[in-house]
Amino acid sequence: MIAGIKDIESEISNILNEFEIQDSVEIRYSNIENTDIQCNNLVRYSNAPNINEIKEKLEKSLLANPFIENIEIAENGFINLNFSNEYLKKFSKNHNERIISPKKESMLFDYGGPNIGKDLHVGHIRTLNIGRSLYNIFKLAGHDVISDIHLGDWGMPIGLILAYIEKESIDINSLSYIDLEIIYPKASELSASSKDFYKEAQEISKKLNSKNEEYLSKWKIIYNLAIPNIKNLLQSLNYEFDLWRGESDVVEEVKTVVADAQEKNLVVEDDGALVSTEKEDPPILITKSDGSYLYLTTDLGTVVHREKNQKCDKYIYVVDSRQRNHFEQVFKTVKHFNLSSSSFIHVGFGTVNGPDKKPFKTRDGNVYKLSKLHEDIKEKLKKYNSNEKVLNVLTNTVLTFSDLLPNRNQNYEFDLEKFTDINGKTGVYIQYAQVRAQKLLSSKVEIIDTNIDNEYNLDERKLLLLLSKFDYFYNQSLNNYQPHHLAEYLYSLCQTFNSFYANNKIFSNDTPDEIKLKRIEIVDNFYNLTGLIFSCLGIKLVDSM
RNA sequence: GCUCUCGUAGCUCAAAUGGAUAGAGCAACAGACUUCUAAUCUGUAGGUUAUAGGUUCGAGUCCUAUCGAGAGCGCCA
Repeated sequence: MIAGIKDIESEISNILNEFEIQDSVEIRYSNIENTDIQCNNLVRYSNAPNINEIKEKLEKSLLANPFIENIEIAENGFINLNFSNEYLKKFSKNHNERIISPKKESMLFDYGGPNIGKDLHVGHIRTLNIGRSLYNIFKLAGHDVISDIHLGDWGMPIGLILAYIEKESIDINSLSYIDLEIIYPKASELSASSKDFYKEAQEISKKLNSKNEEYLSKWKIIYNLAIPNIKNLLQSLNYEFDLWRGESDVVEEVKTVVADAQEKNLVVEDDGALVSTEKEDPPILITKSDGSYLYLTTDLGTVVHREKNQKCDKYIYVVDSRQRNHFEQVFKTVKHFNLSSSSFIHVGFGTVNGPDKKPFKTRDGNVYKLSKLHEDIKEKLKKYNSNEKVLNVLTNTVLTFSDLLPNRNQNYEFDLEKFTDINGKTGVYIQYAQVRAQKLLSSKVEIIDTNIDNEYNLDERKLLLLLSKFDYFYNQSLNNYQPHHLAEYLYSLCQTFNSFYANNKIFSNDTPDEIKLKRIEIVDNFYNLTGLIFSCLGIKLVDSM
């Protein structure tokens, strides 16, 4: 995973082989001060009788490598190495050329998942940010990626809305989007207290499934009311999708999935409901006792629909961890019903918590809307810039960077005050650092001497070394579906750059031309890589602050 | 009750899937501005990685138990 060290690894491996030590040699970055990389394979053999001979041979051979400038083998067998300037110069740039995957795959990213009638709220930012980031990361590696927002535009929620409209005799044609937002929570609440109302909603939902024209046209009205609003909001937040499919697109597939399973005896009846024949505890429920469909059924239909329309090698679902069991059931059933031979991955994540350490509620109607959060962040950022365009990018940066920084497996606390500060691990800080770099690169200077100085001071070397580590963090994010590795790395890059910036003046009169050239190249490398990581995370650059 | 996820500095979070002395950011304290924007930078202090065992050259990471937190447990999505 470390760029450009394969030769060094095989060199060590060869030498160890000569002494009849057969290990798969691995070099890793070192935490030890003044050591760049280390190899631990020799540790287990530190008591071997010919250890001194091995050490001698290793030292001699490794020092001849142009990428290595210093070698030290500790008493206990750790092989500590330092990179040469040649290595640092070469691997601190052109990163995007090195991360192309040798095996190209097609992948569908299912994320976002907004529901009709329910406004996007704070709880949606993780699926949006993580989904978009993974999409960008895999795209950068050369994979064929496609994103699908997977709208919640069918089933019981729609039944509830339509039942409520009917019950309250609301004129559906004069309905506005704002009315819709009010209706859903009320309908949801009513369904919990009134069994009759719940049954009515269920009936409507069933009729929709059998293409009842009256309800279908009402559904369409609601759909057309909701979708443009969702699109506008997401666009302003810089989220884009290749596909805007929803549950309503797979109604036919859901029916055929169930029918086929029945025909192949993959389901059995239980209290009127259909249950998968797979031995599971609890059993996997395919249809309700009244014959209507469930969340799981819809997801199975979606798989069939995708297999038919945009078959992929991998399907990646970015949905919160509470639905882990659900996806286990979906994926098992996909295999059991033989719906697809592709691989299915659930990328889960924890909740976004408020200051009270509790997640923002989604169904009590009293939610923190995403649009409101955007406004609140923007308000805080006004002290940094008054330009509306810059302010919007900055706001989206905070909304994304703060969210991608923690490991997705854990819950985290959203602290508005903290996240909008320029001091600290924040979106504002990283934007400020790259703006500084931009400014330096745009400065027009007369440089006469064209020699580049190839010796590096401590600040320069530290930055170059960190720049060369991109491949590692990129692969961590890619292999584990965890963007936070890149987010953390980006911050440390910016921090190291700011330190370099403060201690190494480029355009001062007592800086010789060859040093100016060298430093401008370093700044250029920093700026290019920063831009690359920004795009991986789904963040746009501001050009001033 | 069963099953997952997790417990790291006062607070918010990292840590290569087993490597040497566990790192950042806030907050606290002490410094650096006639500056390529100090909107920044540099120090100091802060830890028995929930607890107790185990596995081995080596454990925050793996195994067992206990305590504590959050989540999920057929007819919502």
